[in-house]
Amino acid sequence: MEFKNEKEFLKAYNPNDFERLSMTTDLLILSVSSKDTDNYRKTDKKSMSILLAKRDNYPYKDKWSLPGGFMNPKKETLEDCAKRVLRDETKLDDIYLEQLYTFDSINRDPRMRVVSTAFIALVDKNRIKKELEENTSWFDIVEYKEWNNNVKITLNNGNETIVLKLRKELKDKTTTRYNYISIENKSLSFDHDIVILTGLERLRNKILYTDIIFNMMPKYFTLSELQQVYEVILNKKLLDPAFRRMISNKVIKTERMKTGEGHRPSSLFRYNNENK
Amino acid sequence: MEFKNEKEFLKAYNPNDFERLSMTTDLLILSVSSKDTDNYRKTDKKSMSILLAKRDNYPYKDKWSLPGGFMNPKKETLEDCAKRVLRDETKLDDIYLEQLYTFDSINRDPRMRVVSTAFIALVDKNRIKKELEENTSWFDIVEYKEWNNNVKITLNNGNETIVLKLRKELKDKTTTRYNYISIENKSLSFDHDIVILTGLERLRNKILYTDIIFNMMPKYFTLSELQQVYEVILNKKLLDPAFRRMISNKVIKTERMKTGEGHRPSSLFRYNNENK
DNA sequence: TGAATAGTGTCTGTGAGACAATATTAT
DNA sequence: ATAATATTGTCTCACAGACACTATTCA
Repeated sequence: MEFKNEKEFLKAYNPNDFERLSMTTDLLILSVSSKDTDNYRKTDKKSMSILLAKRDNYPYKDKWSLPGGFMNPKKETLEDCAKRVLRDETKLDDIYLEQLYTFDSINRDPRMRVVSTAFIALVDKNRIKKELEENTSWFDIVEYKEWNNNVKITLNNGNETIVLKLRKELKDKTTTRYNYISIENKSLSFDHDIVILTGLERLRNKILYTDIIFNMMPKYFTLSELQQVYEVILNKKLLDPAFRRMISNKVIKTERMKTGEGHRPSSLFRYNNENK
Repeated sequence: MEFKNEKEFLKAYNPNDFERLSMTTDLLILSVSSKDTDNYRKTDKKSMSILLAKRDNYPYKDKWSLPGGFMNPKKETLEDCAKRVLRDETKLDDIYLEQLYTFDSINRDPRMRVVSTAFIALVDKNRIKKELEENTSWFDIVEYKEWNNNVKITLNNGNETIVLKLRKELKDKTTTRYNYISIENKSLSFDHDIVILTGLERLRNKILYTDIIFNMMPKYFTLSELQQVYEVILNKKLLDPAFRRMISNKVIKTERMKTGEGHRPSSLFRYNNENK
């Protein structure tokens, strides 16, 4: 069939002639939490935390999952959709959001073909004043172990423990891209274990060459606090002087001090967003 | 409505209850081309090239576009679909392929809502023996200029010239992520100017910390050739000694020489894929 | 022989890793 | 006074930028 022009073509065009599908977004909402230590002098122990929601519907009813939802193709972009989910979960609007990856293995959803674009959101947990939604909970990464190309991630929300085991397979010799294979995952829905690992690795890379970390920090923070967040993300200790040199251009010292910690007080800093 | 278990739920589930859409993949197929100089002694001038296809259907009939196609939701993943397109275009199967980004602004396709996941493919052009498909052509990047946050890209295939102008708007202060806004684009379909810019910037970043560039090289190459490819991607000159130090672990010297160039011959090298 | 590229030597400054020393608070 | 963290000083080594020099081919 031939058409005279684009207008004619579009008039005759019927979208339902083609096979179609649904899209969702999944949100990896990351923050950092502190756990008090018994010794009043010791600093709190920090860990990464992930916001999970318990599914109240099939499929995967009563399992934990990343917050997410179907995109409305008429009205929403994927990012709009992600923002909507984020607003529902956190009541906040100005949260760092980044497209992570589009996951689309054919049977990832038992209902039908669903392609999901995952987003990373970084929050300062303390900004979330109100109670979380029902069936929603922060899980701390209490263990993150990597050996050869195996990864074990243990999550805990105070009540429940979720253990994820994955294997990384190098995709090609010229980069460090991996296929992630789920080895053990009893508690998380869909392919969300893979989304989590993909996101954590992205974050770990990005804090080395961006200021992305400040999206997870409060306005005022001590350098030790900042260093701890770096350490928790990178999953390794950093040397103090090297760390301070590294961030010296990214932060501005303020007059404020943090006192009452049982040891020498520290200056409070804030992000210098005019750096480079 | 309540269900006893997941099996019951799935039985009653009708995918058509929800709004659905179509997905496509677009391929940014990149390679490097050489243009002879008049002086037999001078080395060839290299430039990046992009494979474009002239659309023979509405919408955007007779305009150039990135090769791409609709994904079959029943049978294909997005990557399968991209591989299929790539095979159609190049007759090759073992080509570097990487998911770039998912583009989904609501009106990017005049027919209906179409979400497209773009892929980057890197090829050594010389491997493509046969003639290209009809209406398909390599366009060289004959000009790439960036000032403030404006970018001008000029493409040429020997016959036609395509000029793209875009503006970059910083998305947030903590990273260097941009929104790309199309300023001038008379010849390319859809949002493909934005896909191209996104891909070129990704490539430029990635050659700094991966070996991805060797996907565009033939098996044997001289260091000058390799350096020229780096320079063309980075869009700047590199110093010889620094360059040679930088790649010294990535390549292995062979016995072969490249002679007959009107000047001192050079050793041929190959990629060392066991490096790190 | 000369034009052109191939390839190496080396100086210098910057910056990361490592370790040590000093400073200051709350109990 | 002491335990704990805060903060700074400094040595060393590796390495990137810069420039200059030598080597080798072929029309």
